[in-house]
Amino acid sequence: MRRPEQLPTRFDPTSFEGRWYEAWEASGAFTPELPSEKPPFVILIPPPNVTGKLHIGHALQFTLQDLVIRWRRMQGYNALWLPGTDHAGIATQVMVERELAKEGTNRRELGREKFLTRMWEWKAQYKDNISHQAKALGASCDWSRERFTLDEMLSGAVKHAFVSLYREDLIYRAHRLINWCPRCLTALSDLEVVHKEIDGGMWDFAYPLVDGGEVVVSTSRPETMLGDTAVAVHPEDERYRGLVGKLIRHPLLDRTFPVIADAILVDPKFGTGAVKVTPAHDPNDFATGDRHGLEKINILNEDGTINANGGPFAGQDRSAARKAVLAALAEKGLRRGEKTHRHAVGHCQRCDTVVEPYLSRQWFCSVKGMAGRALAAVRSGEVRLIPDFWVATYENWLENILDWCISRQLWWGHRIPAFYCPDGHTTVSEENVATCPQCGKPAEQDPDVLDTWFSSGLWPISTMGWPADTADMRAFYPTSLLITGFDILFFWVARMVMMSCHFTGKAPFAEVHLTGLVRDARGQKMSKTKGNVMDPLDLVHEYGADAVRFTLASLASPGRDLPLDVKRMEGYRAFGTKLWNAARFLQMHLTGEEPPLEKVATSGFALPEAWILTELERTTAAVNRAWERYRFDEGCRELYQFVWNDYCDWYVEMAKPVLQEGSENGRRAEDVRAVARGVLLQALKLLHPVMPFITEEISQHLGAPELLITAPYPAPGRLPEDPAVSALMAAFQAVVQETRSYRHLVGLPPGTPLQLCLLNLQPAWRQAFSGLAGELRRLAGLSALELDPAKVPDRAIRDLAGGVSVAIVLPEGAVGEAERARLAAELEQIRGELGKVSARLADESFVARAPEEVVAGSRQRAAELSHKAQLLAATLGREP
RNA sequence: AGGCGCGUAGCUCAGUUUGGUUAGAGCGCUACCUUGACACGGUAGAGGUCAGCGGUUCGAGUCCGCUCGCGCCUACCA
Repeated sequence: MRRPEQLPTRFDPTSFEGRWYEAWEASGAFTPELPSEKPPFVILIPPPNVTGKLHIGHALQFTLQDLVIRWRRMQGYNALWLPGTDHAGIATQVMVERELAKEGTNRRELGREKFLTRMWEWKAQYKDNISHQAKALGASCDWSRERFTLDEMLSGAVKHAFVSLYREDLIYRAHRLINWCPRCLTALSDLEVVHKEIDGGMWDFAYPLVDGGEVVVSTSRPETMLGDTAVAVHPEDERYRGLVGKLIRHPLLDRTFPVIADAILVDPKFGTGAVKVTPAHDPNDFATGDRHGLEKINILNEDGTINANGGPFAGQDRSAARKAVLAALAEKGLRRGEKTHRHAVGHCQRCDTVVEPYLSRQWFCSVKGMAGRALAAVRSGEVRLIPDFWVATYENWLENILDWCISRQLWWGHRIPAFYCPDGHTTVSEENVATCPQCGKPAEQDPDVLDTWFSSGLWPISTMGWPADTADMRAFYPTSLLITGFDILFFWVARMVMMSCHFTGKAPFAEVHLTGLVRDARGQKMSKTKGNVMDPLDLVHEYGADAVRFTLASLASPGRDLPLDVKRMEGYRAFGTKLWNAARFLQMHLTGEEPPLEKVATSGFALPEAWILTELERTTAAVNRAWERYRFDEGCRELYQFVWNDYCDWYVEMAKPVLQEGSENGRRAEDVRAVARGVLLQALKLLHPVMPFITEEISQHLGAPELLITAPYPAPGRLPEDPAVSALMAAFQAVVQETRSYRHLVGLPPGTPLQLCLLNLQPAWRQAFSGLAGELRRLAGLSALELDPAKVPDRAIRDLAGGVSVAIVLPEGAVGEAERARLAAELEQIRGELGKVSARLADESFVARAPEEVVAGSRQRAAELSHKAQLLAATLGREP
């Protein structure tokens, strides 16, 4: 074996991260075999939008996906993590439009073609940013399969899906009330409207009847009265019985409209019991209009200004028109009151403009049937949501789903494959249509594009080459796991299930892990305006990718948001340093001839070796279990504790007498070296999915025979695990800690040698402890270890540590009043506890009903407490 | 208006599914220590009526009911 190079004294992640990423990529480990005998494990990336840089939420998702894919790859799965990006229609278009606005121009001035050129330039820049950031985090994606939603292959899938759904009558075109953004000048789906609670107004005004008299209505949107075509009352409302059928004269416009009776729209107990009806600008009123054959008068232009139907108000912006209408009503003496009213107002998700219900001709997708299949997929367990409390939310949304408006009046996206001729024929086709097949006249393609989520919904299949029967589709579909944010459960996850099931009959993934939101240290949402955003790349530069990853994985408790505190990241960087230094220490003492762990004898070890192997076995099992349950926090905690508390604090300290001083004392130096190295190497393997860079670096420096990225992941059941060893070591640790504790409590200078006596040891332990005398001396700082009870001086402090009776001989006069008081307090506490335990044991129903082992445990506890009380009492010179 | 989640040490969180007697971690805090892996370190320590009330049980942080706070999602109440 070539003796590996020494690790540098200073731990500097930047010195090796880039090098290892290149090595992994060059090794081909990121690309799965095809064909392969191995079982597949596939993760599809939630494609980041090409709107900008990655944020910390992406870093979280990348970390978790990479953790799982590395773990599965090491376990021997044919692992594929398919990367890609999303064109993100409206979101990206808004970004570029902002840029154009700064240049004093806009997309209409530029024209469709030039604008799209700008869009592609933007995309190229941000796509590069995104893959660069992913690589900096260590993401082991298969870049040879990288996809973009507007790629030719994926666009083909989108066209095919659209045409198929159209032929199945699941896509249709209709003139309906949709959500309209007057800033983006496009229709939006219901999901793209963000409802915000706003303190608005509620205004009452009177409509004069043609025959005299009036009816008072309330509204939160006074300007819509310009489009009113009825006032509705409840048919059984006595107050208005005589009014039904009468005509109202519009006070600001030259037209009349009727009072109607409608039991569905009107709640007689609400407000005045009379409702103004604006069929073109309110969904309820729209339905009412249909029921009563009312005229639907659109009063808005696309940009939110009032159109010619608004008479004298035409040309005014809707907010100005609101004030003007109120003023005009006041002038005519028709205002009847005003109050503040808290209600939800819809805003455009991308530009925050108030959205209007707007009458418009759009394409819709009928999703009820697909929703039923998507519900079944989750209910049957074909798709598992993690955490499972999301199931209720998922079901609730799908059960109440309405048809989906899929056309957008944007330019950046998949153009709708529908072609129209002047005679009004519509041809829907995957191929471009130049002449109408029905009348032969020239046909033109629909200028609109599809909702970006339409293509996202196809991501699981379009990335694999569907509708073609491709090798990828056969090998990797359906996929195994999706890790994404809960905020796109409806937008994306549900739609992928619906569309993938519809087209393939199979759900697109077996499991969906929904992550929480990354927040700042105080739990605040990160936002540019608050100035508390953290750039993942900055964090990688400052703390190293491994620390960023370990922090995010540790915080990822299921279903909870992640409060990200840089203090925590500092702590995990320190963990990396600890690992680094432990490895450096080891390197100083290794010969380079150490056999691998599996070659070392597995029995006949002294306590330290037997114990650390037992702990390693326990940790190996726990970590595998944690990853299986996607308990990233638990796995990280296990690893942290094993490395720091078990390996560094205890094992390395106990190895020092052998490694540094050559005092073997029943332990063979070559065993110690092999175990110390082998255990660390296995810990590095276990840790590799979370901290790929440092583990690879150290592992290679310790002469590992292969790259960790493709090394087999340690499985439980291969190392000896001995409960007797654990118990003995626990006792050993307790004795050491008790001794140290006394020295501190009494205020002796550190390192003051003490004499320790161990009394009444069972024979096996007596032998073990005498074998460990050197380790005990060193760790507890003893001048002498005495195992003969007869030689214990009377003045020794007696106590029970981990089940072992100890007597600690402190220097003459060291035990002052303060210490006596502390011991007395402890004695009181023990007596109190003993009282409780005894009472429980005296309770017949407890003894009769509690399981045997619980009762036995209580008995043992009582015995221990009573023994401890005796020892303390003896120390204090009192009766127990 | 419905639905979901949360409330555990100064701070941020595990533990609650499957009840078991002594509730854990990290950070912060206190004291001591620059000892040949590591001060991004070591050793020892302080710190908790598990939001509140009631119930079930031999036994409740854990199960049930109610109350109070906080957060989020869905929704066409004029």
